Amino acid sequence: MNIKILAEQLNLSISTVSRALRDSYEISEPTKARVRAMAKQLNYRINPYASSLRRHRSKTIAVLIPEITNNFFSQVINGIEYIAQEKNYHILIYITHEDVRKEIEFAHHLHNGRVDGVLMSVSAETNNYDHLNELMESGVPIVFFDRICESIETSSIITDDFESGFAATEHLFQCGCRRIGFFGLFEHLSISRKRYEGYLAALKKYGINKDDDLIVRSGNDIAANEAAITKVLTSANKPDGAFASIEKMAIASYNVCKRLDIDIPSQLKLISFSNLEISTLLNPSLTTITQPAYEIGKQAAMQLFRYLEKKLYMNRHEKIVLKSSLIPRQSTKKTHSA
Amino acid sequence: MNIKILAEQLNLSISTVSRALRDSYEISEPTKARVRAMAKQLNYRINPYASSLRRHRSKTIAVLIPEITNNFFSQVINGIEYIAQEKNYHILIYITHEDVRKEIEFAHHLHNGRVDGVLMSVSAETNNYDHLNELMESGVPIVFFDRICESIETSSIITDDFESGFAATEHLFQCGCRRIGFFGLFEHLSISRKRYEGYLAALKKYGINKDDDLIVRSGNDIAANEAAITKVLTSANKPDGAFASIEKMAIASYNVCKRLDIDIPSQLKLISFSNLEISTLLNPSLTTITQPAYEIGKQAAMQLFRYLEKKLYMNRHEKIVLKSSLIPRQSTKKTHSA
DNA sequence: CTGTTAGCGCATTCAG
DNA sequence: CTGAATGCGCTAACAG
Repeated sequence: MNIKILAEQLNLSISTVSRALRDSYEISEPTKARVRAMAKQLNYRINPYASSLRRHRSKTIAVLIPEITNNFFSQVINGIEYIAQEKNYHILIYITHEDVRKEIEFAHHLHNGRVDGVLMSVSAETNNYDHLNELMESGVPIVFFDRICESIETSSIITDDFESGFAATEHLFQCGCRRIGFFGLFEHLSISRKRYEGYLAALKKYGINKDDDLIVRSGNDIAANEAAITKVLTSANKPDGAFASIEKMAIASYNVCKRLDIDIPSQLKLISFSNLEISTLLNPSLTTITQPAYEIGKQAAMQLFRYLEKKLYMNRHEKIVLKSSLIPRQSTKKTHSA
Repeated sequence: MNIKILAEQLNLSISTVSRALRDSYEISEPTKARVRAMAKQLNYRINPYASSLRRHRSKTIAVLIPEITNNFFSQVINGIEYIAQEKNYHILIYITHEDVRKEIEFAHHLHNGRVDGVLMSVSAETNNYDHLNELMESGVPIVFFDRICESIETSSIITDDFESGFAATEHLFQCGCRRIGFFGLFEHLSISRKRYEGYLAALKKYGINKDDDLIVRSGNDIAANEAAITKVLTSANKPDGAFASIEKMAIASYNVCKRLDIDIPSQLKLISFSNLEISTLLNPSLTTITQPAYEIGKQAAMQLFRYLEKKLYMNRHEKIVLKSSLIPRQSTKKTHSA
């Protein structure tokens, strides 16, 4: 089944049929109707590979993320999918598992025209962005979300990381904490650095000195993370509050507290970044900061389509900053920066 | 940049280069090395669309799921991705949002050769499978997982739904419950029916009569689900235990209990299907049944590749049944059917 | 072991 | 408004 057979059945030329199918203005309405009817009857579908080969565009975008079993990223995908469906685009998923080598491999692969554009959040290990620069230079637009790459000149969607880091720390202070731990990712990630800077700013505002013994940086190894947290929580100068700036560390902290029989919140106040919608529901003693993940996905996809539709040229770029919400343990929702 | 330019640079014919790139046995090692070196130097990549057009295969599979912001499905995708990466395949994601019309639209679309095979879980609304039968007949193999379609003759990966439904209900009985509610999906879904049958069998074993007033079927509307659960939990003959056979209903039950100030587990014992790894961690009063989602994804993908690699013909099919785990509120893990 | 040739199915010039 | 002809980039007979 191909366009040739369809054209023969209709006693029309291939080109006429092709134009009719793409609803070209050059074709009369009756002809279009005939073509559509016959196409339907014969169950004809345009071959996407032939079409893409000819048109040099794939109607496909790639989504590159560090992990998928994470409510934040799956909500983002949901948002992306909403826009992609609207635009009749297809979504290819690539998961790096926080492995730079995989990220590089995917980036290199995508030079081949398989996708028209890329939406991504960089892996925690990544600190050299050559592979992404090359991809951009080869004409594939990239839009970053959340874990962005500041040295690459392109659009990105982020949340108010500094402000929410500040708000989280301030919240702990207002709950009476004076020794506040920070559990986060490596500082070369922009989100980590900014949340950390917010944390530092809040400490400063309330006249608390930073104590490096209360800082834990997450690696990929969960056991190692838990060991590092355990060390902090069992030290002589242990914290009375902690800010887990990524969900992975929140879960690790929770595990450690359980093992050490430390009660949250009476012995340790914990506040964490989390998009696990039901976490506060299941355990109201957790205070969380939630990012508008679905909206982030939508905005990122919309921005990418601006590039694809040439409404925005690749040498122009925009940073879009969305607001996170702080959900205190009373479960009353409020936007911290509203 | 294309294979022609590459061939010219090498003073070789296009076909020799093409063969060298695919590591054909017909090409000498030195030539292959030269080709690879030049390809690397010139940053050449095979155009996947030209290749797919010519070879009539896309090296791409589609994953069709009802929702993605759900730990079960995202873990499944993780498993699928693991196998796909091993096989150098690409993954297109389609989310039906439990909408049959979207499912039909996707299925029709995929007749066009965009993918070599499909992995899917049917939407809750689906009760006519023509669109899937047509897709199979057009030569695209489908492997179902979890929400399978029993009337289509193809392979599928499921869990021991009857047994886990039985175990869940028995667990409630052993905890002292005598009026046990069942909160599930529509019965036309095989997983729902089997879990329900397990529930009924357990009631029978312990001489408890089924009470239709304790049965709630979930729709897509969360508010309506919560209203139905509220009605049951506030009736004169309210249950002392409940089995939520899908996570959505577990969350709804939890919400309702909170609103009604019903304590779990002292006033209502709740057991639920859930792949939210940290749910028992966050709230040890929940007993959960966890499906091996990652393994389901891997098995499903492996089975699909058996079709794609012609190790299994499409008229042959296998049902693979994996075991779920019952995690009681003590958090001691055990496989209920081990 | 390598080259020549003929399409895969479609979109788009260009010519009417 | 429609048709003929060309080629997107690659693979696979077939031929040597």
